[in-house]
Amino acid sequence: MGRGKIEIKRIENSSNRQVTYSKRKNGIIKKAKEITVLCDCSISIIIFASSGKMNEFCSAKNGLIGLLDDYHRLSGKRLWDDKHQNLQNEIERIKKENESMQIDLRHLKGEEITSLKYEELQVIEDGLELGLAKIRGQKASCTPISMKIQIFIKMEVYNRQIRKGQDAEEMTQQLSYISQQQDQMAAMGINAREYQRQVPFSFRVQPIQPNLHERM
Amino acid sequence: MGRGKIEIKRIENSSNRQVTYSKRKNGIIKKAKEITVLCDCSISIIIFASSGKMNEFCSAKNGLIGLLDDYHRLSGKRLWDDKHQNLQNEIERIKKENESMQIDLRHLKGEEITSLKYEELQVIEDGLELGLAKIRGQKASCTPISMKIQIFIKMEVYNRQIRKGQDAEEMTQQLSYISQQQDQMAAMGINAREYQRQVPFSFRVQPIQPNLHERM
DNA sequence: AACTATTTATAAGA
DNA sequence: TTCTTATAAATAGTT
Repeated sequence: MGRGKIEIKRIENSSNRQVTYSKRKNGIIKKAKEITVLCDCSISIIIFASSGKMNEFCSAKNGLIGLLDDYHRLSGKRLWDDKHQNLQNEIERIKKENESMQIDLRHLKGEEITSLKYEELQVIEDGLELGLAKIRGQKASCTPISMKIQIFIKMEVYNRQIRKGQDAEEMTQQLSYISQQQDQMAAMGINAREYQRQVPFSFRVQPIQPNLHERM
Repeated sequence: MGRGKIEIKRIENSSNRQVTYSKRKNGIIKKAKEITVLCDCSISIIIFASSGKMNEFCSAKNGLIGLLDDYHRLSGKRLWDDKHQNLQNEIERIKKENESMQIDLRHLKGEEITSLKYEELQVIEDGLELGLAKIRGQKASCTPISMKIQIFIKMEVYNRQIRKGQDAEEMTQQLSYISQQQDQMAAMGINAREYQRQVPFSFRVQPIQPNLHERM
């Protein structure tokens, strides 16, 4: 009914779909009101648009709850009890999942391990070592570029001072100062990717330069 | 729509009312099916005729129960009683707990860490190291008593052989054999506490004896 | 949100 | 009930 016949299949154009939804929804609810009056019946309509928005129409004097009570009686289905049972089951399921994760977490933290066998401890240890390796790898790739440069500088300073025969203790103090600066940068949480986004390419310092790693 | 226009008021003729009910009910359900397909929405219709007969239509994949769950969430109305509400809340709470544990576990396993900052990685690394230390400590205390004895024997053998000037390579082979035996015992999962429970006190071998650790 | 050419639903009759 | 059909109502495409 309209300017042209349409096929009953999903309307691809989003705004068309939205308009049609609104028109037809109103149409259906109008029909619902009419049948209620004409035929002395009660009706409940609940519609959810794909957007998630909901509309409802309920003619029953006692509202949706009363209507559902009737549904309950007449359909023989036990929406209520089934629902209750479903929730109970879900809680049971999630709680088990929860418990086992809880235990895994505690074990990884080294807690509640006194009753574990050597074999089980070994499995946990292997897991921890693997995780540690991954975390350290990520930490490395997350190191700000400037920190990488500093590492090269540190090595260069070290090499040159060695050549000059500088006193070892004095040199250690210098390196300790550089270390502190690295820690501060790390604490700022700057990672390499963010750093690159912030700095225009032409100004980026290339960390690897022949004269900086000649002794590596 | 029909041969003549009708007023929207109760149809007094009972059989007319019945016929109209049937026609219009089918009409509404047809429209409901159409809007579902056209507009990608879900809809539930429940009708009670004055005769008490009920008809329902529900397009939702998860049936009336699922649709009513959504209704519950979106309308804010409490169709279910407090008991259901409590269960619902509990599920919500546990699910959140679950999710955060899931994330922690993944992080400890070194998964999904690309978006983490250096600082956060450091926290995880510290946790892993602590866990690892504890696990290793437990592993040590979990070593079967007989293995502890073997360690003493191993050292004793080593010391005596050194004194005798035994060939180093030959000695290494002997120690390697002892190591293999230790691994096998570990694989059996025997831990110290169980071992002690199984063996009557009077037969327990005291692992620390003056002559075995004189050179430690 | 209104308009209107068409399609669709349906009231009455058979 | 079901079919038919004249007509009311809904609505698709357009403005």
